[in-house]
Amino acid sequence: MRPVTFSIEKKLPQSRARAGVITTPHGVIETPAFTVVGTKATVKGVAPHFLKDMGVQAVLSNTYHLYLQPGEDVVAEAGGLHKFMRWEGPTLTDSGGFQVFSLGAGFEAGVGKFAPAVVPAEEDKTPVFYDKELATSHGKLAIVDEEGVTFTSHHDGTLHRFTAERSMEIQHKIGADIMFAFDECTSPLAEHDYQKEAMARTHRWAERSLRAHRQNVAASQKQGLYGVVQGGRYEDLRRESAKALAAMDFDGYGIGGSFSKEDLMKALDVVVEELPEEKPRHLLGIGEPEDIFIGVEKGMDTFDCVAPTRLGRNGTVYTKTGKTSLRYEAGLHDQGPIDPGCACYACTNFPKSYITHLLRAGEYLGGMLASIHNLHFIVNMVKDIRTSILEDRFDELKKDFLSMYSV
RNA sequence: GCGCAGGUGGUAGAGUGGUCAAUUACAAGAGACUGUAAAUCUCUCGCCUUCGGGCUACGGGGGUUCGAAUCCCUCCCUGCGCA
Repeated sequence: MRPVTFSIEKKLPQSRARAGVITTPHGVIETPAFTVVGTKATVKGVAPHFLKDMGVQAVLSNTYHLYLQPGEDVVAEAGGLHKFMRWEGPTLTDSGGFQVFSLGAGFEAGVGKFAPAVVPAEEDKTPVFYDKELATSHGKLAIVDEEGVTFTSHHDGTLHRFTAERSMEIQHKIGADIMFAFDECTSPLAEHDYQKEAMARTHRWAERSLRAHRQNVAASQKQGLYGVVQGGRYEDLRRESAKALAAMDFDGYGIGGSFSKEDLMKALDVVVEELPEEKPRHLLGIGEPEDIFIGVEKGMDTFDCVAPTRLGRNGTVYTKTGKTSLRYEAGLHDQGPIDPGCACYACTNFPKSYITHLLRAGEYLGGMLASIHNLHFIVNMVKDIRTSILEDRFDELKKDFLSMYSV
């Protein structure tokens, strides 16, 4: 019996939308679901009590960040991620693949024209050929080669190396219910040639991740592993990637990479055609309400995104009519809730006036309350989507929601 | 009353003859944020503008100088000390 299994409860005939249940050693995730990002074993500014209270089902942490701080051994010593952060429900860990991108190619400049194949000597973790000058002169903290990725720590500038095997090793120690294969998240600006090269490499890393995971028998009885589809904004590569990964025996699939709004739909269409129906699909890093509707329609089961907490900390909140900033003076004179009708802790206990004051004053509680509200908003929006699928009124819900919500 | 120090943009506080509409910080205003290098970052922040520039400005007034926030005189105000 696999530690992570998926069953589909209902599929809609007019789209690929579906409702199901992912079972993990720490409980179930009823899908579609929004999993909350808790990078460093904490959902920034929101204690587990509130997560549970608002109906959060799963938390996604990050391998690279926990490896750097406090170190995977500390997490293991504490009894694993769940015990460490006092979150009893399902957890996931991203592999560090996203950091290859965010610390490497970044969103702009110089994508693909460097990242020379730097092959370190043997299985030695010391990146002998790593050229720090080269990396930093391009404003990068990560350089990719066939074997893995060399990072410059953003904490102290020290060099670190990730390979598929290393990512698995760390993720095993962290102990999340669902792990992700080590991948290279590419820039949306990367050329076809580079995307293809990176994708092929990601596939090789996927096989290696799978192998390393299976080799750790104890871990593979407790943790599931998802492969990550790449391919950038190219349909042919997306299809190829999905096909290649579908042939590998993962417990589920993540769809990675960066998308433009237009690309998202096309990419998911292609990818889902190739992925096995009976495995869960996680749309990595997405997102905004309107994107989640697209994802669900295209057959995505779970989502994650930093937006609710990051936006909240920065003073923006979701409402039924769209996003709004709480940093304006006018908000100080509004004694109603942030979003009328919202049942979250922030809205049922504090007026907009007070939360606006906190945010303007730079008080921690402001960002915490806004984060709680935003998480509640998204998590429950996806719960409503799930219910609507089960009750066969997804299209209606989507129409109602989007007619009110301005992007 | 005498002595000393000082009066600069919303605030604090640089500048001490030209490169000053004036460093910087904060406040204020606007924008961004999609697998978290983010409780962060970007822009605006005297008035007007055809965005080339124009105008009014560094307590008030007067003066020196080609040129003054910067030097001189004078007045007003503030703080400290002495009477």
